[in-house]
Amino acid sequence: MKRNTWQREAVRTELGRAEGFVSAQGLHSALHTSGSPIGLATVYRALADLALEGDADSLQSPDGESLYRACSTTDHHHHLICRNCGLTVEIEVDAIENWATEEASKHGFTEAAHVIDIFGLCAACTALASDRPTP
Amino acid sequence: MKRNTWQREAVRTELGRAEGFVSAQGLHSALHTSGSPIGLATVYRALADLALEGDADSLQSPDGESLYRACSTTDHHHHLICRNCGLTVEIEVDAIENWATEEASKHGFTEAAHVIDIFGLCAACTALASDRPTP
DNA sequence: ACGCCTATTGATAATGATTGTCAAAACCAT
DNA sequence: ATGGTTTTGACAATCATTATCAATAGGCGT
Repeated sequence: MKRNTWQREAVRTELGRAEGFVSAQGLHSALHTSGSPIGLATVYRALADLALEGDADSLQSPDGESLYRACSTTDHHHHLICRNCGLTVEIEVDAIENWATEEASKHGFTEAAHVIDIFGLCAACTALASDRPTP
Repeated sequence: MKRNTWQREAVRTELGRAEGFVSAQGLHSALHTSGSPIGLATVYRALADLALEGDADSLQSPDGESLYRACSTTDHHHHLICRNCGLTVEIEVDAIENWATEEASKHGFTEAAHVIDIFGLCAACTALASDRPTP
């Protein structure tokens, strides 16, 4: 049976408060900063559960970190993520969904799960980046 | 200056011999099995270099492992990967490329790097999977 | 409200992939 | 062959994540 604990709620709340995607570690330290003495392992478990239940999105950053984000809808969608500040824009394009499924079945594949995410620099971070000297 | 060593060649060769994507660790043990006393760190370095030069593709499995594959062309393309046997089909669709770039710039993003890969079960593995009892 | 049973927590150890370190070895131009 | 520098490789270090397991706390039946 699934029990209701304040830890689970804390993770859910903090995830909702976050702007974009957060790592488990990041969320844990954010909670600690807020005064929660929640354990790291618990954060990992809570996030895994949320992702399982469809209450959270999860994806992998190019560095191999797992990132999570509160998910309002169970709908399938993808993301445009700023690799500098973490700003996230949800994008939802049926054409792409269909393309992925078709491409898979065209080759006899089933249970296709596509990984479609775009990492980049958002407008603000692009402006900042142009300040750095060209090496 | 970049030097030519038999280790570098061994990695390149073994990568070409592999059917689909391989992990650095897997490639290392494959080489060891073949009698090569190559070091693990060297394999990582060689793979990173190959990916840098465009001679190898790299992507992340859903488990967070980095996978590599020999890449014949420098062209940008994506993959359809069987999550069971590792069979890989290269797919190349300009429409998707454009979509990704447009979607990014539409939101003011620059330096967009998209991650578009489809994991699934190939025809053969789908057949095998249907043998398992329905839980 | 109380107590019991069990799911959950959390500190820590374990894991597993990847990267850093640095002396020794190998490469290449001379 | 020699010198100078790159590359190697054994091992330690790191980092995120998972497993362990005793202690805790949730919630159902009473």
